Amino acid sequence: MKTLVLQGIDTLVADGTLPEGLETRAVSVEPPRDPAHGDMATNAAMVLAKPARKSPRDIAAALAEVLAKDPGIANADVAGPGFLNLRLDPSRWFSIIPAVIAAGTGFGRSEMGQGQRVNVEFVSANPTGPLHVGHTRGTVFGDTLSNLLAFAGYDVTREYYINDGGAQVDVLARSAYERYREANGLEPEIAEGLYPGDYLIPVGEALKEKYGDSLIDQPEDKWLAELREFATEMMMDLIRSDLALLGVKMDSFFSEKSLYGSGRIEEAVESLESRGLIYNGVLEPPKGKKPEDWEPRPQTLFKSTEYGDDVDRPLKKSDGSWTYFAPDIAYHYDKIQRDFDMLIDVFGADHGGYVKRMKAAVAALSGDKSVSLDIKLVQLVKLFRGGEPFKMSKRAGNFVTLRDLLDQVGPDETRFVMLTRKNDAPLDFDFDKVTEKSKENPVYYVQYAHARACSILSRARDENMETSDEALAGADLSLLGRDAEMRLLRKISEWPRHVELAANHHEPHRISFYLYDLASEFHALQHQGKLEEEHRFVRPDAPDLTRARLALVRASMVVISTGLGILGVTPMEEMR
RNA sequence: GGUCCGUUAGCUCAGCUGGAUAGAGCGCCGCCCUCCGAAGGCGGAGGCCAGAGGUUCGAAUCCUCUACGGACCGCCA
Repeated sequence: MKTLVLQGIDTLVADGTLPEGLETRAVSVEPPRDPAHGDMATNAAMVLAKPARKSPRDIAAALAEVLAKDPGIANADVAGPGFLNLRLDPSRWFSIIPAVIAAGTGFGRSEMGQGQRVNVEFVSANPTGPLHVGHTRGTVFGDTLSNLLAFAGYDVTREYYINDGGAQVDVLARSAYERYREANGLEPEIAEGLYPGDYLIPVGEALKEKYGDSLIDQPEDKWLAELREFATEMMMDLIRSDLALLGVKMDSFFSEKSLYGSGRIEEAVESLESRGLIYNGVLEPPKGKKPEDWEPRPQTLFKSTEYGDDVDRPLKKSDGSWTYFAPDIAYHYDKIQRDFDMLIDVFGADHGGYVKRMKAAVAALSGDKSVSLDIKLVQLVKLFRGGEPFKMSKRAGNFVTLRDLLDQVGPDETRFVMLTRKNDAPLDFDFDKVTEKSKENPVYYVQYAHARACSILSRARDENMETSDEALAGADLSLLGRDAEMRLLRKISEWPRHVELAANHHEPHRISFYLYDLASEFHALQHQGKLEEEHRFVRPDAPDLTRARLALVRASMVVISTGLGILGVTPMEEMR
């Protein structure tokens, strides 16, 4: 459609109506908000008016004349300050239905990504226990974004960064050791600061199986390293199975620990050093507050301010060991070297202060390749139960694991609801509302539309009508044309556009909102059949009309099911 | 002191890389089932898009400042 408009502009340039060399990038061709304005509208005349030194309405009129000659365009009207409203020939609209049916769940797939390699890092929870609700949103977001990008033609790798290098893994090992003692009939001493969770009991038992009682009363240095590894392995198995419950499968797990002692961190830091971005210095104390124990200490610093950060960031602690930032730099350096074109990190909003420095590091390390890094911050989920805030605390032991959540809510509802907000807006998650089966609950609303469509097709089969895709694709669609039908058709045709917008912005929630709108048009159309019998989809007395309507139903169903597929939600065929 | 995010209907939120009269759900007021699934549909009331400047033919959208809310700001990951 846009190319048609651009061609029209070229024609006008050729015949001298418009000067040459105009910038047409700002020209947009979009469906107008108000359908009364036509099927498509372009701002071309207004954008071009100034450089062409002509009045927008004159340009629009000339363009209208050219475009009206195209057989696909029924008419072109100039409106308002210079909008050009185009009404398409109905046949052009109808042609989308057989296209959808033929493409099936491939409809809307885009080549936008051109096979570019994208690494999406998400979850990356510490390997010290099961996933809890706090991890859910980022997990769903990352996985859905990955689905979306794959659908838009990117080559996607889902990656989990295992934080198995830090002090929290020592804590894990010590906690596991107590459970190991417990398995050997001793009283565990879960000291303050250790992980008290029951999920470590099986780890203790597995340790007994492996080591018997040989580690009892041994000093820590005899077992710490081994238990770190052992317990981390078991925790990652646990996490993998938690992810599977949500339908998430990572392509790759990257161990932080593997960076230590391999020279990889040093290599990354040297790369920065060779660009003159490393120095030894003393940071200013943070302003506005007065830390009591502040004293200036020299540290190894990364000049992230050269890339837009506010202050330079330390790579080494004052005792000479690495800060957490150093291995993270090495990790991203590794991703760059693995030849990704685009990196996406999904973090919790509390990591906001981390964004600039990481972008600075990636910008510095990627050099000429200029690998892009997008960091998506996912805001908190506030839990509610029956409208009341639901507080949880690790201390009281009442924090909700992902597994607990899925016992009560189910993966489909969880995934959909987690995507009903922009990632950077907080989300209210009410245990009771998400399982409610009503219009208030978008999951059911969309599912219901799909189930209804299934039901209509099966109803048609009861009337001995053919509902195969082949039969429907051959329907005489010119029998359609009612307002509600055209609205639904228009919505269906918007699907590929929404896919590209969502993929471009890295905003999977747009898919949920689109599906809600689509379902809404479908319900509205369906309802007309309730009011007037002649508007029913299935009309045994009018087989050709029925076939055309069923084709529309089928196309709606295909798009809903495709969209739900991207969200990782199973479309339901019935909802009893 | 600084950074990031947010501020749109009574409430919870969408709003397309600037477009025409700013949308949806809930709540409120009405209406619609002798069933193609009411788990639904239709209508009504309800807006200074936080405020002030700026850019533009045109701003909820872009820029600057201000106010308010949240997150973060050296050795914890």
